[in-house]
Amino acid sequence: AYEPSLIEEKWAKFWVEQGLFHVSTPREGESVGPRFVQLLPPPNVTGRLHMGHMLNQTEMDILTRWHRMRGETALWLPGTDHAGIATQMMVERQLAAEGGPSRAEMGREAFTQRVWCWKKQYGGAITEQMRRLGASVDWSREYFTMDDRLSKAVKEAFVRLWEQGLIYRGAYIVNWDPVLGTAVSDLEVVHEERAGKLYHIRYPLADGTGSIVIATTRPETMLGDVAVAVNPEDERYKKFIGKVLVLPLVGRKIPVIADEWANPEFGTGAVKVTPAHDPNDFAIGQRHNLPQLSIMDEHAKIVLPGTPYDGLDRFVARERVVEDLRASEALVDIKEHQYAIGLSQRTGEVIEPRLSMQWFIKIQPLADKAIEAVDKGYIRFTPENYKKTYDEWMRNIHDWCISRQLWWGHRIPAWHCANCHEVTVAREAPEHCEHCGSAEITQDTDVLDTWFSSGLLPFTSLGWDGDSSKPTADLAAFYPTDLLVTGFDILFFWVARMIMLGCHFMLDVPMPDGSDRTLAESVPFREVYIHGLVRDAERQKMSKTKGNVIDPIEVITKYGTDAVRFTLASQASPGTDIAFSEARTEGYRAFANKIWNAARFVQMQIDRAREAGYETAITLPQNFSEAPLETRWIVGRLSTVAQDVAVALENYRFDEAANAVYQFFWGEFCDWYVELVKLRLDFGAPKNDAAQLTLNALVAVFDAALRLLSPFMPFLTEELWHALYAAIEQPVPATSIALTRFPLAGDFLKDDVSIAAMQTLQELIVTVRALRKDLGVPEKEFTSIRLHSSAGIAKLAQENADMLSRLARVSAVELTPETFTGNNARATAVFDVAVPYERQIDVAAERERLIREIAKYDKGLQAAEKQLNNPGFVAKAPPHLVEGLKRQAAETRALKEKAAAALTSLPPH
RNA sequence: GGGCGGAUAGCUCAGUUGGUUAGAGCGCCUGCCUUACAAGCAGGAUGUCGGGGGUUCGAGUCCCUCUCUGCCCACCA
Repeated sequence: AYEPSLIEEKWAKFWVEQGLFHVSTPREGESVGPRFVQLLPPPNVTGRLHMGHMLNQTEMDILTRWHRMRGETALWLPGTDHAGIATQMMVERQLAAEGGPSRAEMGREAFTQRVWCWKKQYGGAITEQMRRLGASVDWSREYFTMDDRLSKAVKEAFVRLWEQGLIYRGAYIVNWDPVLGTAVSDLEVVHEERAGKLYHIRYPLADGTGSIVIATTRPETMLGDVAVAVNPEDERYKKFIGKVLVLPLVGRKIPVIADEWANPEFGTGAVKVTPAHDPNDFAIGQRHNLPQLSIMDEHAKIVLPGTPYDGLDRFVARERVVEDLRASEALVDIKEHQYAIGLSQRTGEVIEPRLSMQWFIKIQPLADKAIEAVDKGYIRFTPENYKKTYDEWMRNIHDWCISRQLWWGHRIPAWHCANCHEVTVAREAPEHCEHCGSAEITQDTDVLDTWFSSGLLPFTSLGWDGDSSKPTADLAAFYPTDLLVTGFDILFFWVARMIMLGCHFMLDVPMPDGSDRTLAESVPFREVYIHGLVRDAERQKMSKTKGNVIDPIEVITKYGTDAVRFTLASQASPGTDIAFSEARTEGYRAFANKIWNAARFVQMQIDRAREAGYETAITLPQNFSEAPLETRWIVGRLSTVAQDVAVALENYRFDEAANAVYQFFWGEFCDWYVELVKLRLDFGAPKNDAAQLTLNALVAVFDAALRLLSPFMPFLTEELWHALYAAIEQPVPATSIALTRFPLAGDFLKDDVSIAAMQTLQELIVTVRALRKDLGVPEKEFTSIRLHSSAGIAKLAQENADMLSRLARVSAVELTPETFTGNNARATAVFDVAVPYERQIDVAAERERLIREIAKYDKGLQAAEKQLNNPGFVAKAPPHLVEGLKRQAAETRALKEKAAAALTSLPPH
């Protein structure tokens, strides 16, 4: 049996060592011709390969190999992402596990050194895993997002945006992760429905004439309240506007203000205003010029020296505040309240809206172009509905907070002046403040959001250097890339950002001929294919907590890469998730085994031929016009399948493509062609021309089949292809099957007459087999058949008696002019076939079978007649349909009558 | 609160712009070691296409509605 582990490693290594998938940079003026360029969604350098990667890379690889085999310049750019937060967390955990110094104790310099060490030592793990998948990427172009070259490009991009006024720095409310101690973007916050409480708290008027009750979900933030807002239209509160309240527990005097934001329907209609701890309150504060009072530090501990709350964690403080409010009778009520809470995607910690100094990208100008690019069809989404999702998001976009209070990442190229407190943004570390000339400047300590650098990849990976006078050679040749294949989970994180940044930066880079670049030519990719999620066999999302995660490397080890790739491909169609079950993979391992054994069969025939003195130095391609029927048939099928696969792949129907080659190879090549070929391969003396011709054809068809399969199963086909050429003692036409031509429909003779003839023979054979099975006749007692049919079919059957003999196991065909029925006969639309056989059969079973058959015909007949009796159908339906239905109804009627006759001829039970 | 998707055989899924009697793989049943392959060969069974209504000569496919079920987005205290 086939043992994938024995060959896969060998070829994976071979492909990399030979640099087989390397695409060189064209010289100036040199055309690359048709090209297919893809950027690999870079896995995190800390990552381990998961099923999502494998699906993504399998799809990309199938397409890349296919395009390459069509003679296109197929460039697939690999790389890894430095993944700021994830990597920093991982190394911190490692330090903790070792009992070493903490990050803070080490200091920035030593810590980042440590991360680099980690990266050098382990960072290649995921790309090593990729090699096992057979991903035909250009390894010579592998990048890491913190490489010097890319870091320089990131800096360049930042400085430009700054110069263009598209980056600003300011104190705003951001999503703060108190565990990591950094800001995160809106996208990095996940919302979760929680059962919480709505606290009603009474704030008395300073003049003692009354009070207002406010409602809040976060009572601890009252410590930072600076006002209470009511809706100006709210009759209940009109009289309070402008008055002063005394903040309970704190005693601070705060005004009652009127603001539209206060919703009379919600809570009590009065809302406390805490500008430093809530985005809405922040906005209110801006409108009313209120002070911003921060009451928490970067770990969400209360900072209010001299109060009992100082130093308390926010949740502890909440309880304490509620307790104290209750004691002072300010607490009016606590209501159950369902609300959505923001959690940090990374740590799961409750996000604290926090006022802090951050860097932002003014996103609207970028979004406008990104919207236009998709609107005008410069970028197309598959499935199409993602266009709408994209559009919705893009049209409701907020400025992007790009600064992170981390150490691992691209440090922001900005320097702060201790003297004038102005900022100097520069490509190279400046000596002096550009505003006051002071030398007392220090670099900003923040790093950039990881997605900022990955958003630049479509052009930075191709060597973009910010030069606005001409593109680099790679950019000129390979930008825009053709396709991006990715999961929907990073549609906004990554895809949308690439579109915005690509359209923005590349618009400034002229075309290779010096002309201005249009928006259509600035897009980072022309198409986006978004695939589904790989789920477990029960359709559950894979997750560590559920413990249902399938490790691709494990299943690869068990079943072989080709089988796993095929499993994924066979289920991959736009808009559908994949339920990954090992049972299915077992099936495709069997398929690989089938291919392996078919190759053994071919090999054996070549060996036999050689021993018998036949020609085995077979040259390819072969001409099939003189070949026997079955060869002309299989070659015609090859043509059709080649076409079907091409159409399927054009439309990202990996499932259809995979199923087409599977069905062809197993259901037609193995089940029929190989069996029929056995009839011809008689290498006796004197020399048998048919045998020679068939051997040549067998080799040629098998060669084509391997090429057809190779994008899906690169390892196995590579092995067998080399072995095939060795067997026929021919030099391989290329270093690898991956560099040969993919079969095209036009490569093969498509002889419709032979195809139809084969179909009839197949039908006859299947009918005879079923008849024998139904009758329960042992093979040796069933050696001849009677056939009633048209002269053409009769002739076909006689001419191909050897096929019938071999595949239907009957040696004699007796032709009869009469139609017949009976329990030893079967009827199809074009022939009746019977076996002269008198032994007692299972009458009851036969009766049941006939009744079922008649019922089936009846159902069909009724449906057909209903339509034919409908004047509307006859009048309005296309004539060919009406004719077809009439013909079919007649056939069905005839078949039904025969079955009915057979039923009455059954002996009574 | 907004938006998107799914419901077809026991399971996982296909089913083009509506068009003849709805398919595949796995599983299931039966018989076979037929010298490439038992990870195999041959044969077989299996569906009120989620419910209801509508458009049409014709609906799994288009429209409405209901039920169930995923997912994404969201600054209402």
